[in-house]
Amino acid sequence: MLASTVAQSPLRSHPFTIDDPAFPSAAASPRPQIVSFFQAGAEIYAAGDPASSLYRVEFGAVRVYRLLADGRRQIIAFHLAGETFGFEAGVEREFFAEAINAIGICRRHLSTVDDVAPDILSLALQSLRMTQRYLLVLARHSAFERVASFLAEMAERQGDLEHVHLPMSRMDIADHLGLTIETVSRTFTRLKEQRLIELVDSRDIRILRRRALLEIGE
Amino acid sequence: MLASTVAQSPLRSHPFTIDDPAFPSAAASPRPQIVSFFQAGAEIYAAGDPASSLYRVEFGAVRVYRLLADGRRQIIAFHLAGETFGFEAGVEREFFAEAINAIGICRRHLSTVDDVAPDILSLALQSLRMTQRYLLVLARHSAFERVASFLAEMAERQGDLEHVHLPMSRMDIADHLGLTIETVSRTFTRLKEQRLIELVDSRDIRILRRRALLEIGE
DNA sequence: CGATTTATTGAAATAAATCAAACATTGTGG
DNA sequence: CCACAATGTTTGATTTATTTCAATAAATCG
Repeated sequence: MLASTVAQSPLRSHPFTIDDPAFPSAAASPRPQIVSFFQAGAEIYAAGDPASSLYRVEFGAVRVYRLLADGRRQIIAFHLAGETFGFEAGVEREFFAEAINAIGICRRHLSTVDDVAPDILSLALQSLRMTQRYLLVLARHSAFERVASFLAEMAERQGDLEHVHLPMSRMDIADHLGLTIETVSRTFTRLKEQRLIELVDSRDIRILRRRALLEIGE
Repeated sequence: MLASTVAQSPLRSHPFTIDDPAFPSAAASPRPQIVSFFQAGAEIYAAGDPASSLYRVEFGAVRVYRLLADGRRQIIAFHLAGETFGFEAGVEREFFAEAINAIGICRRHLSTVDDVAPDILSLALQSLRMTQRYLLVLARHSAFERVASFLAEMAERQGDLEHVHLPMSRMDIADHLGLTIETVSRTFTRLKEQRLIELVDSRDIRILRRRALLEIGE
């Protein structure tokens, strides 16, 4: 029941920002949007920070996690381009957020409660639902089922149902699914042997039988 | 990785209600409160029902669960006297709620959004936090740790740190902690052997070393 | 009281973790 | 460009925790 200890501490980097109306998301918005860039491994926020902003991923991928007393790490969620993250239950952050690869994100300050209240509620509901869905996977599924549903979901979120690129390492996946890296790796191999997927390389996966994958993951 | 199938279908009972100002919770409230009574096993709401009310438990205990495609059951939460439940992400219920024993509950209608909005948000946040806490237990804890933290939490919620009464069966506990009834039972025995708890009877537990119990449950 | 459900215990099977090593990929400095 | 470290991934052998199957014991109910 032990898991990975976190190897490298996140870099405290100084992201640079742009305010470019030609940038798609900036142009689409009524107000100008500031995009911040972070390099792989950079910390976006840490547990204990005030939870005063939300973030939208413009490109790249983010992991949100918590550290346990014994050094184990639980990755609560991965966030891909187009997704908003940073919503938390309290005024202080309980989780850490890090760039998995080079990313660009838009910050949105939660200044006035009145201004954003309906928005916040809908985000809270969305977070709740995502968490409940994730709960189901962890509570009741085998390693095989967890990995299958993870891949199916990643494909869905990336918009390409046949090919998935995994920006995160096996260790990240393991810490998300409550497994070890060895089990994750063996499960990929099993999925490959059963002709459900193909490994282009370790991070690029071709989904051969999506239907079957979905059914395995419940 | 299989679990209990649900044996008995819940009773569709016809609860009777009172509106008694002498009833503690009714007296404390500015508006008169209606208390509904349900017998053990009675269904309070079902998946698919409109999620238009919240409930406060006056006495007794409630289980909230979902059923999986293969008949497995996941109990998301138990609710004891004084606690409010019934908050859901969507307009339709995803979960079932049942009386574990004889209960009394107060329903509160979520009629006008404006009226209760700040309230709803705080409940959403509370639900989110509870779910995240529960997530941690399921994702990263052994059977021993799960049962230990479950008992410690139940004691805390009942307000008596030395003695816990468990209104729910071993199967309920198993379906909540993602274990089998046999493992739950064996874990109680192990906790007893290690002099952390004592079994007055199978549903009444004396906590001998609370501190240790909490530390095991992280 | 007998009958049925609920809880405990035991033995065997299994899934996943752990320990250990090989293999692949990437980047670095010579 | 190669040798080589460093990192990430896969595979193998063994151990361990938990489930499954099976039986007994205890509690509850009519």
